Amino acid sequence: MKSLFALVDCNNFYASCERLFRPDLEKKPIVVLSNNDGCVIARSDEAKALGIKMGAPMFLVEDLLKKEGVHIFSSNYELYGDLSFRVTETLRQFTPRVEVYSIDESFLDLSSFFFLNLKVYGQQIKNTVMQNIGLPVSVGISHTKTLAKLANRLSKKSEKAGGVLVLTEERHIDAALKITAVEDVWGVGRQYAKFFQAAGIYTAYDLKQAKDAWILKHGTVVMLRTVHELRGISCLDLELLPPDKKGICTSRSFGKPVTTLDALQEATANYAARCAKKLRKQKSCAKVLRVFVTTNKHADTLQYANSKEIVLPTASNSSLELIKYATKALNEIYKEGYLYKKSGVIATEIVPEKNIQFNLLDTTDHFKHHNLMEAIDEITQKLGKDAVKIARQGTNGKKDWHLRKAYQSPCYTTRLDQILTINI
DNA sequence: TCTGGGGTCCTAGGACCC
DNA sequence: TCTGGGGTCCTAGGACCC
Repeated sequence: MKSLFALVDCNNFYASCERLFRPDLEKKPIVVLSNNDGCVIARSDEAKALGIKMGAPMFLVEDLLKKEGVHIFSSNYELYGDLSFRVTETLRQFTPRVEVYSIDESFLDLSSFFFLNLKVYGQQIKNTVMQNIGLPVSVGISHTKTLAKLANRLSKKSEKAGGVLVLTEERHIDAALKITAVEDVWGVGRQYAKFFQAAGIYTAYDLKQAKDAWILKHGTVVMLRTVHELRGISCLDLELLPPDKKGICTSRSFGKPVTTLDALQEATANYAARCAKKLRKQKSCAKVLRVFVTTNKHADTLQYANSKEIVLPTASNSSLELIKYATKALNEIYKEGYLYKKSGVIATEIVPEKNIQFNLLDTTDHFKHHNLMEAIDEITQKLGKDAVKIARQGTNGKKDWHLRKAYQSPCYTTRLDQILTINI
């Protein structure tokens, strides 16, 4: 039986999420900015039509945005994460085999659905998500993930497809490959695209024709898989359960340059607490922490970047422990006299919570920590993530290191006060 | 004179993704 | 003034071992 995948992708996801609660912005240009309002990371169709590029730095396009009356939003991941979850739950009605690939994309395994009219099924998926959640999606269906991606991309471009494209027949697949530039193939990035073009490979169809030995000579097994997938040979299976992360990183650029150790400590403590929370979520602990700081590479100021790794006596996911060791590491690399732009905490050597090797010389009461963290997680789950904090994380007052979010929308779906506001 | 041929582990760096 | 933040996997090269 030939494999069959659907890729369901939310159109202009972040922009669509913002528009969902602002019906007055229908047909209006919208952009969503990255953390710190640094650059554009999502655009509505109308904003794309104005020539605003993905990743454009805000300071370069701000004038254009204002002149054109574009509606600007700082990113609101709490809102997007919640809507993403709702979309995924809706998709599970169509098959139990769903891989949540990213915040706005899911792969569905339709291998046992070959008897269905796939075009109709795809349209049902699209219509149901619109009806239940109010977000527009596109659906691409084909024999491999790479081809489903390609079908999805073309479904948005073709009037006739109307957001649903099925590529199961060889001649349709080849026609699609011929109108897809090689750099638009999933798995072909900038470097490979440049190399392929120099070798006379311009389209996905050209890449499909390349010889295996040639691909291996100039690329890796990863690229060979991509080429096989273009030929309809499925090499990438569905991942139903996300594998536990091997490294967990929390880092941010600061809203304003930070100079004092105190402010850096507060920021770093928050990132360490975030890492601890992510670890607890996947029921694992980290043995090693790395803390890094850096000044602003783009600024014409004195530069400094450094990092320090600390091995914990016992692998941990306690916010208290991670904050303690992160602070220790930070103190060792902090130097006075610099304008710091960013810091971060990376947790590695991650092991399941269940099989921690206890260290006889370690006097920390891990059982107590575990219970405390459970209590904190329960409270923050109910009352919001700022309801309880470790003292080192600081209070909620405006701090230099806090992200800049000049255009933030409310957390419409996850904050009690917001939900009440809507109902009144 | 001649300087093997497997392994493993680790790290840095590069490629890709959203 | 001002350019995001999180990941994954693979490869090459060095150290070390027998």
